[in-house]
Amino acid sequence: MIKNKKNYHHGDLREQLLEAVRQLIESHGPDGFSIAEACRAAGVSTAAPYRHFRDRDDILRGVILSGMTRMGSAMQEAADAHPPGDPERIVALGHAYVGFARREPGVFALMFGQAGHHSDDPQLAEEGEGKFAIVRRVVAEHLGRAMDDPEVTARAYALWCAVHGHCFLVLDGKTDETKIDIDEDAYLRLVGGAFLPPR
Amino acid sequence: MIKNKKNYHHGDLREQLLEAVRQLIESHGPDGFSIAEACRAAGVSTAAPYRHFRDRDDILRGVILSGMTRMGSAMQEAADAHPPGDPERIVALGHAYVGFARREPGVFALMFGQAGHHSDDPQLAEEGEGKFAIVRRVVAEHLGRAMDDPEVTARAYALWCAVHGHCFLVLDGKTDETKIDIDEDAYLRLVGGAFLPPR
DNA sequence: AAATAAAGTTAGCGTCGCTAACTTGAAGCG
DNA sequence: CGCTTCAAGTTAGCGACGCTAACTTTATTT
Repeated sequence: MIKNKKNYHHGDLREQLLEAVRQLIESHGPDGFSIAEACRAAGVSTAAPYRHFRDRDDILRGVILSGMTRMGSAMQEAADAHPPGDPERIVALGHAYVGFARREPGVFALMFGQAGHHSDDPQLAEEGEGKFAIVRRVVAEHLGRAMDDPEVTARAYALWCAVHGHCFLVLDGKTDETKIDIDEDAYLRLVGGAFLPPR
Repeated sequence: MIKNKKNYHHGDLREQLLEAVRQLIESHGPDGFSIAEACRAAGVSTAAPYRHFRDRDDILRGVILSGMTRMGSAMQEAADAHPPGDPERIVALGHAYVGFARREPGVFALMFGQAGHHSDDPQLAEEGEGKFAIVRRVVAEHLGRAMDDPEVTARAYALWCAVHGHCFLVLDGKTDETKIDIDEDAYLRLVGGAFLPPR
């Protein structure tokens, strides 16, 4: 059952296809890829992917899911770099979030871009909840309240929105376009201070 | 030169195609439309659109542009409903922004969704700047400062991000998914108060 | 060694984006 | 008014794509 090296015919075509699609998405935009192109990159025929994925959307689902876990671990890592209660934690969390969006703009757009057919996918929904839980926990620690406190939820959500919106505006080039050119660190500290006042 | 009624062959195919595409986008998602389908809706052959648009992207550009103007006038209207300096102005502005996103989620996703090839289009860029200018003006009035004051820019940008991010999370169904179900009016007042403190 | 199942292949259907070449009909003009 | 002109449609067709069916190859199981 081990498919590590060059087992079977190809090895692990599934992962290679996902990686090929990911690269295509990053270079040609979230919808500028084709299965055929990914097949050429992986060196297989255009019918091969259907042994591993139901259809096009299923491939995208795989790319989104792997992106979610990468983003989640980046956020977790950033939070862990500072002790609980430290205001730097939220700033670091924001940097991790925006950092991922800058690093993988195509996947980021795919993850949050079009009207959510993600909601009905339990696996994606769970991964999404996990990321929000990280934010919520950091906020709860900062305020010294329970994670399910409405005040915590409201502020965590506001923080999420502020960072999330910034990511989209950055990726759309609105920050250049409108000549804003905000200092990102300053921005993250502004929103952090606005929703988590030092009490 | 008047093409009002049933002049020429079709009348105004251009507008009818844009409307057909808009409807298709709203019902099948930003990329779930095809030119062929729009042609069938408009009752013309699949080659007809190329008399009015360069290619697929040019059609989308038209849809985006009309969406931008609709959204811009909705925002302007909302702002005009309250006197300058009134804090209700920013809340109303936020409601108009989110309202458009809810009303036309497909077009909204198209306008801000994928990595910005909008930046290089001067017409789209100008329209985008115009909308941010509305926010900036309201903030400047509230703070009693000049529109190009860095403090005004920073706070207006933060407000924009907070509302913009909220829109995306709503459209992606994250608010249901994470069981947040925030009261939207309360949220808009929270961010309004956070970035525009009553001084 | 034979059977089975997984993971590839080729061939082909229908749709799509787009172009080329042709047709239609309204507008401009002597 | 008849002729020309040109914008705005048409049909026909090319190449690419998503996906399926049927076949072939290879590894595992017994």
